Amino acid sequence: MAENAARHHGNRHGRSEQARLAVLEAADDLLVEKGFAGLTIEAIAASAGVSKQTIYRWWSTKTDILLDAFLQDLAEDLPVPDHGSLERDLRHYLRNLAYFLTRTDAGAVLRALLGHAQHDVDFAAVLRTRYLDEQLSRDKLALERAVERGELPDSLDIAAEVDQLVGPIYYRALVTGGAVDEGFTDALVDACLRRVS
Amino acid sequence: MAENAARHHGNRHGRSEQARLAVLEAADDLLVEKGFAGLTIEAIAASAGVSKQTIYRWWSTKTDILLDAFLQDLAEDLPVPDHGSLERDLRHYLRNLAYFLTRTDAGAVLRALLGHAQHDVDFAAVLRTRYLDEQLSRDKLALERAVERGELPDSLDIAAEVDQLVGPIYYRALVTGGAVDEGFTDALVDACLRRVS
Amino acid sequence: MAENAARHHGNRHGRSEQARLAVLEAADDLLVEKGFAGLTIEAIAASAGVSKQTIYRWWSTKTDILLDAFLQDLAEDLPVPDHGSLERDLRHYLRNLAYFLTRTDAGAVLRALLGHAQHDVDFAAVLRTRYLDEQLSRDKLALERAVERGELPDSLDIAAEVDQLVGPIYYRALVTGGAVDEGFTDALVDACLRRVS
Amino acid sequence: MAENAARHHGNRHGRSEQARLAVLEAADDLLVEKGFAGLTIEAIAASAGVSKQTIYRWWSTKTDILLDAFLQDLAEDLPVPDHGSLERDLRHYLRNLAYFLTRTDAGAVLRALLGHAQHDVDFAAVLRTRYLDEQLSRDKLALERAVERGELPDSLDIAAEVDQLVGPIYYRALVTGGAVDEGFTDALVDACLRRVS
DNA sequence: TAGTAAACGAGACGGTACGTCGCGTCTTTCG
DNA sequence: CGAAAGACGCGACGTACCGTCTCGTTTACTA
Repeated sequence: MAENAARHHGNRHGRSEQARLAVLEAADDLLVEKGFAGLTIEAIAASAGVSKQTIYRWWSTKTDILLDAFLQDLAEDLPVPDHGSLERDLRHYLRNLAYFLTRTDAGAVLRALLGHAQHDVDFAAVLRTRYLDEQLSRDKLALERAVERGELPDSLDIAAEVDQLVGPIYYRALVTGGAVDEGFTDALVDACLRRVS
Repeated sequence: MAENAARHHGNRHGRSEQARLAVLEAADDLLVEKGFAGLTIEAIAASAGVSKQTIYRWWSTKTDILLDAFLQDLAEDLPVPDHGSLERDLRHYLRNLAYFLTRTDAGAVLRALLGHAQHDVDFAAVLRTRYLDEQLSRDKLALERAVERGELPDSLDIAAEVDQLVGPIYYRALVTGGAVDEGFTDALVDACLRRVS
Repeated sequence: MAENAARHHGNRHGRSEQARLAVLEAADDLLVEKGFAGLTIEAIAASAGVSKQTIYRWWSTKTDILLDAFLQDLAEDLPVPDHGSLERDLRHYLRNLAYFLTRTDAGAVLRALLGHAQHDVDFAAVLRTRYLDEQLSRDKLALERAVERGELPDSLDIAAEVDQLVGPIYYRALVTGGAVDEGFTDALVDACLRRVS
Repeated sequence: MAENAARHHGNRHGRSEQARLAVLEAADDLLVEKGFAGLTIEAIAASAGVSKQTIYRWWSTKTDILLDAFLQDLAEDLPVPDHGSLERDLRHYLRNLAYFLTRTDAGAVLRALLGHAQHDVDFAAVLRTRYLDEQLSRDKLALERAVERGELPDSLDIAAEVDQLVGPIYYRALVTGGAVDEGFTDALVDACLRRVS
């Protein structure tokens, strides 16, 4: 089947899934291989075996492609654990987040996208809509569950707490480049628990 | 005599200070006017009344220029207040930092540079050497003074504390785009004081 | 239909004839206007309303363009008259040649190309292949016809005769800059006839 | 003396002969090594160990330098033999001229200069004044002597005869690139003698 | 069982900016 | 005061990608 499937050359109704996936994969590969600055739409097209026009038909910028590629890769997400214990949930979640941000390929792509968002406000908005908002919800989840369970008071400013939990992690990942180990994330959890209890 | 020196067109010993300053100023202006992506070396040269070759003689990339321009602008620095009181020092310092990062032109340039550092590890290293390290020292200063005064124990992990103090500020500025008001920074100080005392 | 075809912006099968002609015409015009040294590919592109890349796609140097332009202009050629009389043929042909070389725009382009060939052996070879060889055939034609008619012996060294006929004309045009009038060309014909008869 | 003379760095009284010769020699060498197009004033300065300004103080263009270099090399000139016999004089002279033009380094430089003169009328005038006029006198010499001796009539159009004698040689050297051997130059002499006698 | 229309590959096009090279000018310092 | 050194403004070079535009081809739905 795959053998004689040969090339796809158009379809009256709807786009070629084959082309779409080839582009996303090529974008990912080339980002790793050449870096963000060395990533060109022309190269993506060539490497994906796709014409430039096909890319421009469906995406408008290279960061648009990268965002799609990133979200595609994000199938294996950041599951928010639910141990019924705020401490264990947070500890587990922050460790995962730190690992994701600093150690995985997808994390590298996210850092690149956040970097680009610093000098493109339109893209910053898109990134928020398509990824960050959802991620923020996940960040809050452990605390929200604790409130529901009555473990924490309704009056808690969850947003502020989340910023103090994850902020230092992003700071090290994006700014100082310092290590983000379990000692560090556990300390963040400890500090949080002392604040809220 | 110095007055009618007119234009400087090169001499045997060293570069033209006039050209240097014109480039840095033009880079600053154009970054604000056109944004990072719209900032070209060609435009900087034209706007500074300087030839491209003169730029390439002294800088290698546009971020190189921007970093110089940023450091030049940083004369009016972030003075670290010394009230003799840890609380007042921190409260003051964080407010200044937040204002600098989110409200000033220099802060915008810094965010752009941090953004670029996300996809250029070489530049990230340069940025650290030429700016961030020094900034980190400033960040630590208030706590270090408190230790010297005996207000805080020697055993304090100052680096970790600093990350928890400034991390959330950078996080909001670089990632969520959320407001960084005095209520937020004061809460960070409160949390810090509770941790260390 | 052909009327409203409007602008051509590239297509799958080959180059834009419109762009090709615009380049050749612009090259011709600019050579006359600015001279050889003042002729730049950038100016040709601008004047032809064509991008530089389009020029570089099809030509490698400005002399390459000029040679094409010259050959294009050469539609109205140097017809070799055939009066059935060697004397009348030669007299007519040499007058035409002298006029062409010293008085016409195309002649000026040819002198420029010959000039460039003096310090570019590769181009000299190209010039021979694409123009001079054919021109040499034309130069020989009148004598060859006379041989065919039996007017001249088979043993005649036509190449040597041609060099003595046209050589002095090129010499004056290219080296001394002296006038090449009819008295001069007629004298060349007379001398030739005396030699061969 | 030569030992401790070291470098010359300015002179209160007139220009440096050392610099002048170094420039001319470097120009010659580089023309051979890199060709006319690859010959730059910057390279000449570097290769001669001379500053650009020194070159510009004394010459205006690179062809100006080359012309000086050419005339300097022309010490060993084209002596016009005087055997007391027109035939022997001409035969000898044309052979020398052909050899000079097509086989010597100085001939190559002359061809380059003639090439440049095709697209620079100002330089063409300079070349005539500083070299060609003198050369034309030499070309005429053998015939003039024959007239003086009474061997040829006063009424002879010497200029026209010279063009027919040397024209074909320049034509082959500059245009067709054909060989210019003794058979060819001797034939030219034969034809001339038949015309004038 | 054609026709037909969307999506495709290919790739030429007008552009913009790149980073480099050489030009000719200028200034400073040395001898 | 000539010469070395070398920075400067300038302009063209040739290249890389940009995003747009045909132009045939492939394919799956529709008539």
